[in-house]
Amino acid sequence: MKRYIIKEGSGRPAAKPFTIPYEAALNPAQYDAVTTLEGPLLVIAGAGSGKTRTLTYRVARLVEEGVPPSSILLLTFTRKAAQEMLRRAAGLLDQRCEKVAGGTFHAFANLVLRRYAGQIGFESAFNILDRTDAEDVINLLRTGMGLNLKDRRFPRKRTIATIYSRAANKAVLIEEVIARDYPHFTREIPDLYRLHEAYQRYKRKNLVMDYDDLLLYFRALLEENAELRHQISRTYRYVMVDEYQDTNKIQADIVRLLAAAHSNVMAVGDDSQSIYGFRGANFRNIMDFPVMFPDTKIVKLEENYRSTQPILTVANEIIDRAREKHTKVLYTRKTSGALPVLVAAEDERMQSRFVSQRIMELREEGIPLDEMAVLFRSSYHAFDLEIELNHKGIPFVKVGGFKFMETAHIKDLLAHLKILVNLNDTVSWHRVLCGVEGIGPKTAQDIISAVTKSKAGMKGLSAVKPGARYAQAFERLRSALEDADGNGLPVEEMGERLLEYYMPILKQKYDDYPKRAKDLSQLLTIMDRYENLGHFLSDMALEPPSTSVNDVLSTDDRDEHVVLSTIHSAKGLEWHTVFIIWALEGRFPAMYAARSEEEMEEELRLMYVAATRAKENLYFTYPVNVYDYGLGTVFSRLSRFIDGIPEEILAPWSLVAGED
DNA sequence: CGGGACAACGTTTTT
DNA sequence: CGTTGTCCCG
Repeated sequence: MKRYIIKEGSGRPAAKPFTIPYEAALNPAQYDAVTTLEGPLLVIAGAGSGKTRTLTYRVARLVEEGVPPSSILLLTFTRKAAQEMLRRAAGLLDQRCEKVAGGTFHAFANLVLRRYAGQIGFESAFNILDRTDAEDVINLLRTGMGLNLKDRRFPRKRTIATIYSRAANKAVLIEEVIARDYPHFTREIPDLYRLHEAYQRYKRKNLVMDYDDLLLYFRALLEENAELRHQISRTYRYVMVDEYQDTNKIQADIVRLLAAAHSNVMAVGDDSQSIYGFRGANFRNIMDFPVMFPDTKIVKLEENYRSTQPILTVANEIIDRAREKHTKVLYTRKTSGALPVLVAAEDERMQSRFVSQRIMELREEGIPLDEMAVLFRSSYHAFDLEIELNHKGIPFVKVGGFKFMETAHIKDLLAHLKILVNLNDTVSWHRVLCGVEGIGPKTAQDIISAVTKSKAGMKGLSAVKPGARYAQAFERLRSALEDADGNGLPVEEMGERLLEYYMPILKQKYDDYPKRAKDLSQLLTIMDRYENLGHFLSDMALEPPSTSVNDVLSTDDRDEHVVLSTIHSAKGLEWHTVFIIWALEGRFPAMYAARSEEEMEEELRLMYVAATRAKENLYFTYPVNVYDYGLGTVFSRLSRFIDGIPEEILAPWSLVAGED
């Protein structure tokens, strides 16, 4: 096999002039990473150390060296991150950079699997089960197996899905997950295994994959088919992986296999910022990278360009408390700046008021709203603040937590579309049929069997003899589906037909249907951008619109707004001013984290990630009095991650009551 | 068998 | 607080 080795004097035109001034634009470590193009490379990139910049320049460099963009693969945590980097690279160099293949592991796996599904006994028209779909399947199967009889305390569908997914992502046995995290379900292990087998069978038979399957099948494809592995590996001769600390075992395997033909892999990550352990991510992947690729060159980026020294000092103080020692020390040249502040508010209302007032004051001082963010551990922590911001008329977007795509009405409409792509998608059928007045689980099951048996595709619906109670409604469904299914309508039009059908159901089901109807027409606008229904559906599963319903409605991206975000969704981002709310025991760290030391360590890293998002101003706030369901109002305790930080580096503020 | 009404539960982060 | 499970009536 032909090998490409690009070295000084290897036949390439030497001393090629570059249009981009790499050396001037980058610090020595960054420059080193950007110009090391061949062989395994591990970049340990501290928070704010110009990781994105480095990746961006490296893409540009590769392209400028003459590497075809289509042979570069950039794996990132979100598609947005990849697009942003490629857009910037294109800005540095030219449009060619936009042609680089980029996206998430899941999206890339999806892409490859669509093409080679046949190799693993699948068809390429598989549908993707999102988390709730997967739970629905499990629920259906569980009921079918009689595992929900009431004398048992069998885990809920959500728990079951979590157990299966954790086992897959951590590459351990189901019984190990149960022993570790759910010992009280030990006696259900045999049934959980039986159910798991049924679940696997179901997915295969009905041509659906859940998120984990995408990775597992992709890995299997690469592992078992040497020829294909080399073909793919040769196609993507330069692989870059961002956020490597948040990859799991399966993803690490995939990286190894993708690099089989060339070992040109660059992994970028920061062990202090590993926050996806619950998803099977293991920051030790970073340490293992040099083991996986023995000739790995390691570059550390330790100069922070984002934050002032006072902010960095507090951040370092936080991460210093980690049990696991980390690989680098950050420093900055921005030596001056305001001290981070710790604000004790009387209660949640006061906390919200403080944040919103401070936002308005800073706005007065000329800080744009989009340079401010409020971060929190869990989505619901922001509810009260959302009310307050609405009240004061401060525009905001909320990122993370509640999913637009997971609202019932969106899922309903998508289910109708999914069966157009994959008739075997029983859960979607189930959802669609149960929406028909007069059809319940039992009748739905009968109809699905009849359609499947007829083997006539959508026409099989005509073979069903509906009961009198629901005949009329059923006929409406039948004609809508056949209409939408019929000869090559544009994607958006299929949606329109089905929405027309669904609208009366929506009105009947929900009192707030006007709002939901707006969501659905919003969805149609998104559909309009697609030529292929399957693409639309997999995108909705893999890269759904990330913001909440309210925001999807206001499409003015240019409007200035404060960002409210979970810390997980704030990864990689930065703002002039950052508020971290609910910095108290039980919330942050979350109560559940007390279960194990690893989880507590991850909470600590989460706090570190939050703090290092700030460029100039950093506020920690917490309410002193907290309302607890059972106990009424109780005193809170400051988060252990913040408690004990000296006043010289974290200024305590007390709030003075004033008029609102 | 479908569907509505009510009780109970547990409550994170995301592809 | 909203979802999930259960019960009972039509």
